[in-house]
Amino acid sequence: MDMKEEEVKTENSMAIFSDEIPMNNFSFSGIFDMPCEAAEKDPLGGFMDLLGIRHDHFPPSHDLFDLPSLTTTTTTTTTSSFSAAAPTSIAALMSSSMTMTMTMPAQPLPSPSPPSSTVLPETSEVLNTTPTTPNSSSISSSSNDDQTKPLQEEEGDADQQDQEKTTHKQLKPKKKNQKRQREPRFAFMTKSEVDQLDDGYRWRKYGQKAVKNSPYPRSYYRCTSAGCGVKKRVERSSDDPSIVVTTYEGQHTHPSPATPRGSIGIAPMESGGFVPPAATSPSPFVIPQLPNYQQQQQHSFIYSSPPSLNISSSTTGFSPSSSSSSSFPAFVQERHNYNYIPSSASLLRDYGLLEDLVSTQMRSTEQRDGDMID
DNA sequence: CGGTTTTGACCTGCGC
DNA sequence: GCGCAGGTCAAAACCG
Repeated sequence: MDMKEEEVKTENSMAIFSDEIPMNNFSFSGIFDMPCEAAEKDPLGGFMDLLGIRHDHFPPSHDLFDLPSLTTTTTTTTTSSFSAAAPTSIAALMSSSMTMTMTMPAQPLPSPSPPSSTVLPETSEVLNTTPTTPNSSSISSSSNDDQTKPLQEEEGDADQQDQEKTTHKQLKPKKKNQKRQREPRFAFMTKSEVDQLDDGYRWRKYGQKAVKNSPYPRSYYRCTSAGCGVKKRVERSSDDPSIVVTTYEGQHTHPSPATPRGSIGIAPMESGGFVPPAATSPSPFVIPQLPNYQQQQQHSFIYSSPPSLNISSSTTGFSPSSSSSSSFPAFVQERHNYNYIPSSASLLRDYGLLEDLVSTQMRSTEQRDGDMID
């Protein structure tokens, strides 16, 4: 269906910012992949969706930066290089979610990334090259997967041949020209002894692959909840085996089955977001599926976001023991020691997926903005 | 027995 | 076109 393809072309874009915020012993940066539409119309909105922040929990993005009621436990000096409102909003969001005061430069610093307004179309094309979602129709169908379903149904003939080629396996019909719409992504690094972090959701492992240039395999998980197509990938850093890189993709269409105290509850959002499972949550800020850590885990986060957004931050005196006004700090503070990762860039060399997602921004000079998500 | 993990095969995209 | 690497499928094995 051509229409579908066009939808993919026009509706997708990625917004990425790379942000490393060293905070005493806490490093945080990551990657987000967000729908173009959301990014353009309401960058923060999309971003918030991604983060699982409900719009109705928060003022419009352009107002965010002026949020006066943020609980400030730390003073953060932020040097930001970005353009347009989106980064600003995101920066505000970040500072807000981390309950830090962010000082923004009056003049945006020269950004290695083009302004978001010009980047978005590019990234949109790039994303358009992503493969078709290979979700099996036999399994759950997320909202995004629905997009590909009709296509799969229509291509019976051609795919029958493919299926016949396979022996007993019922391989899923796929349309060659159909580009897969990639779900919003959220990647972060954790310093942990265990690969599987408890983030409140239930995951089923559906695959494991060896990663090039890494002795550690990458595991693929899918949310076990029916109708939820959220996936996550977990791999261990080859450079530092103690670091686990977790990448979430998609949005939950359900509340967290288990929202233990301190864990992050995530619920579906329309554009790649995760929201608190219960409306009773007083806090609008929820970092998507950040794990409910277990003992002996030490974490550092690579926290990313939209491509056109490039924010570098430095923080002093950050104390993870912040207030309940922010889920993220709450999450951060949860009975864990966070090791500062001296240089995220140095850690981003051979992380396979992580490298795809993060390193380009971290390296900042390369112009693989579009590639990094793909 | 139902759910999860393992694992080899298969598919797809991309670079050469 | 080919090979590689990433991603997914699904049967079998495993586990509580």
